[in-house]
Amino acid sequence: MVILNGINLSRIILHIDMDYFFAQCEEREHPEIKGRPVVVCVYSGRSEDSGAVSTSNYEARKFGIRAGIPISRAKKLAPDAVFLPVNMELYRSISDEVMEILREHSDRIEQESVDEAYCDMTGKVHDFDEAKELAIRIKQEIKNKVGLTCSAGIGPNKLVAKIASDFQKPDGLTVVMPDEVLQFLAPLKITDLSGAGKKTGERLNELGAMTIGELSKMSAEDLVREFGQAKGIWLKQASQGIDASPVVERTGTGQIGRIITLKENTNQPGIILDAVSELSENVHGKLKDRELSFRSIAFIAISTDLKIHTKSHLLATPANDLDTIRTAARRLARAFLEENPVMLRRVGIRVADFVEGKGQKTLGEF
DNA sequence: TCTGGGGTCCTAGGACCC
DNA sequence: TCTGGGGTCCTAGGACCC
Repeated sequence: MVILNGINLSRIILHIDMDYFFAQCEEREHPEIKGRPVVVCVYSGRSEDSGAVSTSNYEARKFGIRAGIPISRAKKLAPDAVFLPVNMELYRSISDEVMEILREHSDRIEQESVDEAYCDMTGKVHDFDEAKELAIRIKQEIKNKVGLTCSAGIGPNKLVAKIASDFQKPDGLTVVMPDEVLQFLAPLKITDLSGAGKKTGERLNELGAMTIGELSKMSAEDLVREFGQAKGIWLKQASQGIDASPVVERTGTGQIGRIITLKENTNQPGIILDAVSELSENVHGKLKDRELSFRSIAFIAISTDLKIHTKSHLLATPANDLDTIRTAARRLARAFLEENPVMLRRVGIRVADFVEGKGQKTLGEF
């Protein structure tokens, strides 16, 4: 075992990524739809088919139906597909079944989202061959007990394991040994790095780097100048497959929010404030479930050009009661509307900066 | 042709304090 | 009239992820 500055450099990390998760959950619940194109949708409620595709199964992807496209377009591409609304409760409970299995076979797991997790296997296996055997058993156990397939990636850190799990899908398994990392990454697109998205990819392409291998030849100085300290250094290291971040069990959530699409674009304070009051009740409900108090609250406005605006406020003392949320949110919304003469498409509110427990009522602030 | 909803993390500028 | 440098907190916005 090689340890540097308290970081174990010879780790074995497994990344598990459930295949087309929401749609696969629906297939499990409704076996009769298996084999047909399945499209899980977020309906905005604006008109019958307004909204976007959340997840589609592989049969639907053959028609060009991918996450993010409008539902109306998906219906034109495959009118006979099965269209279902998102059922988050179902996916969360199935997710819990999967995570329990992962936890049994790992030193530690880090659940990254409802359908993904990193597992630190360093203490469970001696080498990458044993890790591969264990990953095969875990995949089989998930298939037997939960009834779902997943794709797995094994590497010396989270960054490599994540890319590996994406390498072969669905139902894939990819192992990248430490001495294979550089040649594995070199030909891949820069946006295959989780953390380098569309904008970063475009800027790097303009600077002449199309692949991760080409990115790795750029100097850290140039990258820092272009992207700032944290991101510049990260890009340089990521391109070389370097990632010391540990697998850490995630505790709690950092923010709770709710955002909706308005029935019609509007700048009418009455309509927007009514929506804000409803959102406040919803967020208050989520907050109560988790027994949290917050200090920071924000009004979120998405204008018709899809630009995201925020107006936020920090309470002097933490709170969690509906009155405080609603009063603060409505005040922020009113102030935003006075300052910004824009038409809004969607509105939301978000609370953050949590402290455990009940907090105090702080209506006196307003 | 039309674009959902839930999050995380980082940056930059101004206020304020010592 | 001129007045340094550093740190922290707060707010707004941007990029990214599933």
